[in-house]
Amino acid sequence: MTKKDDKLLSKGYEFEAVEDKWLDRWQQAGSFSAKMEEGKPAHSIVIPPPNVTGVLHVGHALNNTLQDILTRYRRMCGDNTIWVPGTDHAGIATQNVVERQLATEGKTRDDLGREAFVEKVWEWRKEKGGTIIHQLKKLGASCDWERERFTMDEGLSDAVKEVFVRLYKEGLIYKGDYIVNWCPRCETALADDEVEHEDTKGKLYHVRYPYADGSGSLVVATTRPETMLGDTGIAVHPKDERYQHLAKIGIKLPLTDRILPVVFDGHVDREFGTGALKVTPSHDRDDYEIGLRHSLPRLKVIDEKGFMNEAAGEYCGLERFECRKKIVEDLDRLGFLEKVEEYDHAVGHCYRCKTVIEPTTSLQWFVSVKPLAAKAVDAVKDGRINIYPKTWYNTFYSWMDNIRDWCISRQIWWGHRIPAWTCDDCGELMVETSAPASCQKCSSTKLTQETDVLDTWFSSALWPFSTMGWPEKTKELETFYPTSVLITSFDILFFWVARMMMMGLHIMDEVPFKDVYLHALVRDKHGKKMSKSTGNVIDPLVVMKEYGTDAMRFTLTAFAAQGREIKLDEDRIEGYRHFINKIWNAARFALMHVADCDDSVKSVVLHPQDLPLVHQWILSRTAATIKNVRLALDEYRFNDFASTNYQFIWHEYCDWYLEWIKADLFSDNLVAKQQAQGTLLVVLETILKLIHPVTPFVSEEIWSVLPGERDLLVTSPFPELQPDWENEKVDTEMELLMGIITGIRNIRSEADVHPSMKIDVLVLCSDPEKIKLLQANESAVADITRLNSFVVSHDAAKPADAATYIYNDIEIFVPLKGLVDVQAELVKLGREEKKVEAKYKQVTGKLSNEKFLANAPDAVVEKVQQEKAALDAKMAKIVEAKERLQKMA
RNA sequence: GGGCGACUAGCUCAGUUGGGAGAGCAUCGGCCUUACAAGCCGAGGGUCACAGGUUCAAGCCCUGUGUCGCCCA
Repeated sequence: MTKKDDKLLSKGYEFEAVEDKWLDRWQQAGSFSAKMEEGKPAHSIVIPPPNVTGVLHVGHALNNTLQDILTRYRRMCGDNTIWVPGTDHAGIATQNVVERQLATEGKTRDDLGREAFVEKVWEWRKEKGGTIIHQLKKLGASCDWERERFTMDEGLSDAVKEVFVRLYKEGLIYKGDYIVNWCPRCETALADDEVEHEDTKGKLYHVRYPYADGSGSLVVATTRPETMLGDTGIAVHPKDERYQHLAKIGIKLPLTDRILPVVFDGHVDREFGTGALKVTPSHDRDDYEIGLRHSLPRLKVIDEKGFMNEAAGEYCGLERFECRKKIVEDLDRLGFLEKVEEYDHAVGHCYRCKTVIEPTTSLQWFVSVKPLAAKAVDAVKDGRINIYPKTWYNTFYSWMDNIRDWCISRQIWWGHRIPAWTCDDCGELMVETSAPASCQKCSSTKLTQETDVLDTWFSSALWPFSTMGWPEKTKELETFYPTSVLITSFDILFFWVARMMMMGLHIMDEVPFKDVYLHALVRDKHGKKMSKSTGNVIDPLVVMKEYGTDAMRFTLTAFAAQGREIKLDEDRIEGYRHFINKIWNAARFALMHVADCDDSVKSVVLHPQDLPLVHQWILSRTAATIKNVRLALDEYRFNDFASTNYQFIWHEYCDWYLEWIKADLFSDNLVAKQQAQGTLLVVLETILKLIHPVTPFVSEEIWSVLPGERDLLVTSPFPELQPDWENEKVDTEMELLMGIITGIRNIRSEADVHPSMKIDVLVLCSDPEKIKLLQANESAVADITRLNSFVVSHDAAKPADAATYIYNDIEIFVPLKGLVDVQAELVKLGREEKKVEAKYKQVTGKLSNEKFLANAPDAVVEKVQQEKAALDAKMAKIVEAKERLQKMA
């Protein structure tokens, strides 16, 4: 034994020893480095950058496994392949982390000041920010790690400034005082899609507002009574006859001296409550719009931290929910509270910290997205961008049609500071990529930079080209932009995917990616969302340690059917670990027989027609598998890719082929032996290549111990289509032989014949072709089923005391003196007869239907006719067998 | 309230222009047969949610109903 194949002596696959070794070797060999060779197709992917604060969860594991599969596949196909890794600076999340850390020292960010705080964040990122990148490497992700990017890198920051300035100068970025979503805990504005709406059991308070002249009153309903302090009007429907007379009177706001004007607005729902709506333009988005239409004043009563401000009068200083209680008490005490109802409604929460969002008016920066969105919609509509699975098209369009301007300024310190300066003297606003030396209007040198930073998603939106070196004109951009495909989870379709489309199309004048593949969220085995509080989180790092990385990758891939959520069960991971082990053992078996072979044995597959049937068959099945695997990957059907491999490797290669060729491998017949060795080796090599994209470690390990000089599997060519290997006739012939073998095994099992006991088999068949086939493969069949004798005949006498099995028009007899359980046989036949009868009824029904004969395609009619003939033959055998058994009974 | 999706074997699911109801796991029975007991062999199991319709033919296309889930307002 050479040192080489010692490794395969272990009885089971021990991934612990294998995985780190290959990660190192691939890295050393530069296997993942992007190549940019002339004349080759390009395949490029940019990673959805995980938060720099993140740790690998099972969603990342899925997302990156899928990207890795495509990248490894295209790399093996010989494309110029790049997979750009990196992280995003996650403005709010990262700032929160560092602030929490400061809090343990009893400090706040204000104690440090902006510069020192930002310095602190960079320190944190240096120490802790590499965690998830390290974890991605463990997963086997074949990113070009030397090209790792970070959204706060110098180059990417330049891109951000460049784009910001350009959009500003084009009038697509503006600054203005509008209503925004405000998180009182993070103390920053958020974009619309950063608000999560949760159904909440709340209360609907019906409050009586008196008419200003004391002539009556009306009732308004609100879920947020504390905002009444900011009411500046009452809105009713223009055609609502109940309130027409109020226009000249006005309404008195309870708890205050304020008189509210009544405005008439078509958007008011006459059916809801009393049809009268309190209007709080500064703390409600819809009210803000009404206020605009009717020039109502804006009155902010809640401050940045969520406390009532001076405008709230005696309620000033109360936290907003405390204030709500107090207001309700006071309203009740003074007789203004009409009634309180239980009420379910959606309440917005901060997607980072889950605090209830306070809509509020604020001076912020916005991107005017309508013109950008139109470009993105066009690109999707005319097919420059394809979305998989296509069920997302509708959602995409409807979101894009209703899109509102994007609030991009954040009142935090960690992020890209907005490149805008205001002149202290004349107030001129200047937006430039670098600080102007003096005011462009009054030449003053007293300039102050904007303190806000940009939404993290603003920099993420540039990711597909900023990572490739833009605004420089780089070879990477030329080779790899637009990228080939974006793979991400559907929940950031709008946060990120849509914005990349807008920015790519506007800035680069070209789509950022040709395909978008949206995968599902990974849930627990009951379909529940994984969460720490529920305690149902599956940690991929733990799974990888327990079952091996390949097993986890294969499981996730096998579950990744388009348009379905993924319910992950650890039992299934264990199941696929068995599959990995199966491959290992198949290879171990093969190696026992081919370890000493040299490359020339493989040449037998060049002329498959000269090989014995079983080799032709496995080559034909291999060809089919190559075709289906390639097709599945080309169409992002990852689950089909996995199951095609699984089915072929386990149930064709292992179950049938390896068992079948054992005799040849142990044979003294050198020709037969070499044919087996050569085919065995070729097919094993093909399997390793086919499976490599999903199970890189075990495949590379096995590959390395196969005989002959060989390069790394990771950069070996992917199997090409093999039309010469395809052979339908051979497939059919093997199907027949396998059917006969299954029949014999069935008899053994039903009659409780011990596996070591050799039996005699007689096969009766009237088709000379089939007889020839059976006779030609007599020894293989006899070997596999452990026979004493195997007789194939068209006219032999049927043995009296025999167990039978009917395979289509073929009868199998196993004479078993005294061992045949006649009653059991009859039951079995009865069952079979019922099935055949049912089928027969269907088939004859069709054939006696004139319309069917007239309308169905000829091929279908013919098929049904053949079916009928086969059923006839089978039925005849069954009836015969029953009669024979009944005589015995 | 609007939109989307799911409903197929005990469980999880596949089913790509309509023509055979399938897989994995689980279950039952038998086996340490010279790669693998993390294995091998055999077997049982379905009114394709329900009701209509189109068609020679429907798990698949159309309409409606029900249950569950997600998104948006």
